[in-house]
Amino acid sequence: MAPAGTLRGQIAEAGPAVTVHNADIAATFEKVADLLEIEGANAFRVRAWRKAAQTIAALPRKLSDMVGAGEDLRELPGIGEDLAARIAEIVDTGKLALLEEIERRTPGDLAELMDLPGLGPKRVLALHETLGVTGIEDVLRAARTGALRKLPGFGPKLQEQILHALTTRGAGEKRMRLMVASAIADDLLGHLRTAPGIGEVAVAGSFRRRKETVGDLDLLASGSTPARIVDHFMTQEDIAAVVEKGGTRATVILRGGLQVDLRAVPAESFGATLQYLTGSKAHNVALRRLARADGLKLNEYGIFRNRDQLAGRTEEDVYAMLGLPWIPPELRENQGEIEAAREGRLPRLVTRADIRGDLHIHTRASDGSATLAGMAAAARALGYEYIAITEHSQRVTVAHGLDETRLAEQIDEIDALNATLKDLAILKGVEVDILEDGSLDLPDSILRRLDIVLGAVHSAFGLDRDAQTDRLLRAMDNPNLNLIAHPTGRLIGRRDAMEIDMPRLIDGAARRGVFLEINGQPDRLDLDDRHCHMAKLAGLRMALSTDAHRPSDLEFMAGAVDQARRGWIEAGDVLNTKPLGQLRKLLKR
DNA sequence: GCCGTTTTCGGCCCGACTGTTTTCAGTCG
Repeated sequence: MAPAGTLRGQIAEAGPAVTVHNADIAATFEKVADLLEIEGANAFRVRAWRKAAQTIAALPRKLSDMVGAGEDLRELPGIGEDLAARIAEIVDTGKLALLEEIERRTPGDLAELMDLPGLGPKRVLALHETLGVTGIEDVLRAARTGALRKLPGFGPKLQEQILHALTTRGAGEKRMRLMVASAIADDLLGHLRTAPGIGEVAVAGSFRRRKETVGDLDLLASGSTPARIVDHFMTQEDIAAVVEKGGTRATVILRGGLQVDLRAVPAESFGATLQYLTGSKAHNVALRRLARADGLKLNEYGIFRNRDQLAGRTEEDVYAMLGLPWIPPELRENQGEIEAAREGRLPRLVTRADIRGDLHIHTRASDGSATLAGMAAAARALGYEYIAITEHSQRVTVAHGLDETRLAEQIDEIDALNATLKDLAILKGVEVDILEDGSLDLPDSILRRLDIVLGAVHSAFGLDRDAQTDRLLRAMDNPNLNLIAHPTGRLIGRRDAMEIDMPRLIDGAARRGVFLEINGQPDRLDLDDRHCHMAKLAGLRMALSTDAHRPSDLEFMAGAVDQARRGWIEAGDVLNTKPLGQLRKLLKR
C-alpha cells in the first residue's frame, strides 16, 4: 500500500470538505435547546429539540450519509420538516445559522451554566439579567463575593452548593464501567436487605438496561414503612455525603464518588417503580403517552384510572395494562421497542444459556496466564461444547506473539489434547495482526491449517476513516480470515474507537462471509450496542467472545451478551450459539 | 417543534425534594 499520507491526500481532494458526525449534530441541538429554554421559549419547542438530539445521538446510521443519499429525515422520530432542514444545513455547511443568531442574543456561554447543580434556565436567565453573567467565571466571582445569594430565588445554601461544584469540578463525574458498578451494587443491595420490614430490592436505571457505563446507581426497595428503609440505607458505611433525603427517597454520594439514588415504596407499587426507575426517560415518556391515550395515568406508583390503581405490583402488570408484552430492559431506549412490542415482533434476545462456546481465548503461549489444558478445563466447567485458542501473531512482540513455527507447534499440541477430550472440542485458531496495509501478519500456508482466523488491529489506530476502512476490507479479502476481533479498537475511557465507515465495513463483511466480534472485555465491549444493531439489520452474524487471558476471564461473556442484547441480537444472529458442525460450515468461506 | 385510533389544531409525562417561601417555584430524575 502507498504511504498513508499519500492515500489521505487523494481522498481529501476527492471527498467532501468535512465530515459532520451525528454526535456533533446532537450536541448542537442540545445547545439550541438550552439557549432557547434560557430565553423562555415555548417549553414544548425546547423539548422537541432535545428529543431530536436524543434520536440523533442514538441513530445507528450516519446522518451525513443519509442526507447525501437524499433520504427523508422526517421519517425519524421527533424530526419534522423544520428540524430535518436544520440537520441538512449542519451537514452541508458545518454550521447552524439559528444557533449563531441565538448566540448573538445571549453572549458568552450561558448553556454551560445549566450543568451546574441548582441552576436551570430560570436562574441562569436571572443571573444574566441582574448580574450580567455570561459564563462560568462570572458565576464563580458572584458566588465568591456573595452577590449570588442576594438575588431573589437564590440563597446562601444555593450559593454554597454552586461554589462547591465549581471548586471541585471534574472530580468524580466520570461514568463508571458496568462491571465495576456491579460489585458496588451487590454491596448496597446486601445492606438494604437487612432493613426492617424489607420486601424486594433491585437495581434499576442504566445499570439494569446494561449500558456499558453508568453515571449513578438507582436502587429501589419495597416495604411496609418506606421511611424506615431510607433511614436504614443511610447507615451504609460507604456513604460520604447526603445530597437529599426524604420519606421515600434519598440521594447520596459514596466514598468513591459514585452517586446512588434510593427509592422506597410499598409492595403494590414495586413493579411500577422498577419500571419508572429503569427508564430510559424517553421510553417512560412514550409509555405515559400511551397511558394517557387510554384515559389512564402512569406514574411510579402504578397505572391509575382516576383514583383506582389498576396495576403496579409487577412490571408485567404495568406493560399488560398498556396492551404490551413485557419489554426487556436492554431495549428500553424508545428506539422502536414499543412499536415492536405492540406488533408482537419483539426480538427473542440472546441469553448466556444460548452460548455454546468461546471463540477468542489466549494461553500462556502468548500473553495469557494459563496453560492450554487449564483454559480447556475452565471452559468445560462452564458447559461449553467448544472453544477456539487464538494467540497473538508475531508482530505483537510485547504479547509474545507466535510466529509460523510456534503456531505449528501449538497446532500439534491442540491435536494431542483434542484426542484426549470427549466433551469439548478445541478449535485451532489465531488472532492475527492486521498490518497497516491490510495484509496479515502470518503467511497463508499456516493460516490455511487453522479452524478459525481472527484478524485484529493493534497498531496504527489513527488512520483516517477511509484508509482505516480500506485496511480492514483488504484484510477481509484474504479468504482465510473469518472474523474481525474488537473491530473498532476502543478502550472505554482511554482510547477512542478507530475512525471506521461502519456501514461499509458491515456490508463488506457480509459480502465476503466474514463475521464481526462482540468482545466482552469490560473496557472493550466492541462492537458497541449501536453497531451490533446496525450489523443485525444488515443480516450479519456476530461472535460473542471474551478475549480471555485467564480462566476467570471467561466470565466476560456476560458483558458481550449485554451489548448484544442492547443491539437487539437474537440467538440466531450469533455464531457461537450454533452446534459445532454448523459452526464449522459457517467458518468455511 | 412534532404529531395524529384525540388527525391539520391543540395538545404535549409525572412526582419528590430543597430552598426560599408565607403557599410554591425551580430543579431533578
